[in-house]
Amino acid sequence: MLNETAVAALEQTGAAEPEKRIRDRGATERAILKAAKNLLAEEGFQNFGINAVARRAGCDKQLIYRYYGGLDGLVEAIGADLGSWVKDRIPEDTGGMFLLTYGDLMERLSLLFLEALRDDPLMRRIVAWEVSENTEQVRRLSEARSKALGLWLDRMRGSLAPPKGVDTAAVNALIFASIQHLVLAAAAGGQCAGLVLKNGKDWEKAATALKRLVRGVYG
Amino acid sequence: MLNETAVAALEQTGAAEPEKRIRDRGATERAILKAAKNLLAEEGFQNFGINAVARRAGCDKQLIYRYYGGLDGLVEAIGADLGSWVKDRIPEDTGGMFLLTYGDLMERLSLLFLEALRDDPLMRRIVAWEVSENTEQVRRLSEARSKALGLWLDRMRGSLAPPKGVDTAAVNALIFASIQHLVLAAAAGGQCAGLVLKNGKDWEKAATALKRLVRGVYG
DNA sequence: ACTGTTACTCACCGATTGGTGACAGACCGG
DNA sequence: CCGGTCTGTCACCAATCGGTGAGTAACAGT
Repeated sequence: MLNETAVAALEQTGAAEPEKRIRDRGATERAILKAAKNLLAEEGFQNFGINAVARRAGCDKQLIYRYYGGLDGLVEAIGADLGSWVKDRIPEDTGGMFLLTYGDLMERLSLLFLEALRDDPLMRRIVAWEVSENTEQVRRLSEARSKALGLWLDRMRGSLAPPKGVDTAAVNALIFASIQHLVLAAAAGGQCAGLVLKNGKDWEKAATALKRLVRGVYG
Repeated sequence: MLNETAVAALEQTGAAEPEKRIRDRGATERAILKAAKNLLAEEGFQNFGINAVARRAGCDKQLIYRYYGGLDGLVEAIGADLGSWVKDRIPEDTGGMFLLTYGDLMERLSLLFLEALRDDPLMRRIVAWEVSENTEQVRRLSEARSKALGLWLDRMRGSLAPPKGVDTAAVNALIFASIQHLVLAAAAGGQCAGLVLKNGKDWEKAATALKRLVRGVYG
């Protein structure tokens, strides 16, 4: 039997061996990072661990320790990689829109953020992780996300002056909080505070309500 | 040495033995439920398991299987116990307030809900659990919470007619979503979307913004 | 006082977790 | 060709997890 395995290894037919791990550190590092991101996006942070990542990446967990210094470093790498979120989420037709007032801007940003978060499972998991735990890992990841989001907002916002007499920081925090919780609750259970959110029609109603909310404070 | 322990047991001085477990099924059941609730409220759902609950309750985990049928039954018992949330959270001065419009009502409800959620760690953990997982346990708990919240809203709401032309279900879902996420994020990291939420002054600003948001849609 | 039921504890199981040290093979510079 | 470094694999560790079966001590009924 020892002979058989040796012969198989020498042959490298690849039929039984789906992917022969070649000797390429860069590729392995990328595979690990990709596996971690996918695992986090699909399974959530509950079963996110060294063993699970290594299993999905198809390599030994020892390599995660060697290349990323353990789970913490890997999470940090995910956070650093989160910067790519910004350039993927900038629509091209910003010039074609006429954002005359702060209300126009916030309405557009809210809807864009809603849509962006709705089809980005990784980002959703990170947000859910943020409100569930307070470890060093999460703190780093949260910081990276906040930074990426801030950068995104900067890119989207023109040079519109915010209205006076309104605590825009607090109001906007509430608006974005509502969007995040809505999307998270919908992704988890298909509804939020009794409001069913499954098909496109449900989401249209939510978007209309969101517009109304934004227009209510920002004219 | 065997003599020593025997003597100690007979003496029941209680100095070395903090709490001698007496033979009382009802008390034990209550101790388990209380331990589970406290554990969930303090530690979160991450380290919530049979062993941890039994450890905190100071009894053997076997009793949890016997009395509650495992963790699932225990979680269900927590959910059933959640009904007590309603009667604890109904202010006594409802008669003293004059809620003339739907806007008055929603403003008051929003602020009450914000305050209630802010000093109820167990409820916070459950909400965080809801948006993080989708197991049967969480689903049951979520249903119980939703029911309790609905009952609370019914008790608080008079017979005010909602305004026409507004999707109150969607708008209210957004409002409550914003409150929940704000409180959760604050409890986890002390801030929400860049808005620091630590001392009372911060929360006053948030409450003002919330009022403005509600008044914006409901006049 | 004997008996059976109830309340409770203990010891063990297999599986999985995070983590580490030792080893095998490919590659490269000398 | 040889020795060292780099990449990857494997075996093992203690700890913890959920779960179960067997055993013990206190009580109640007769």
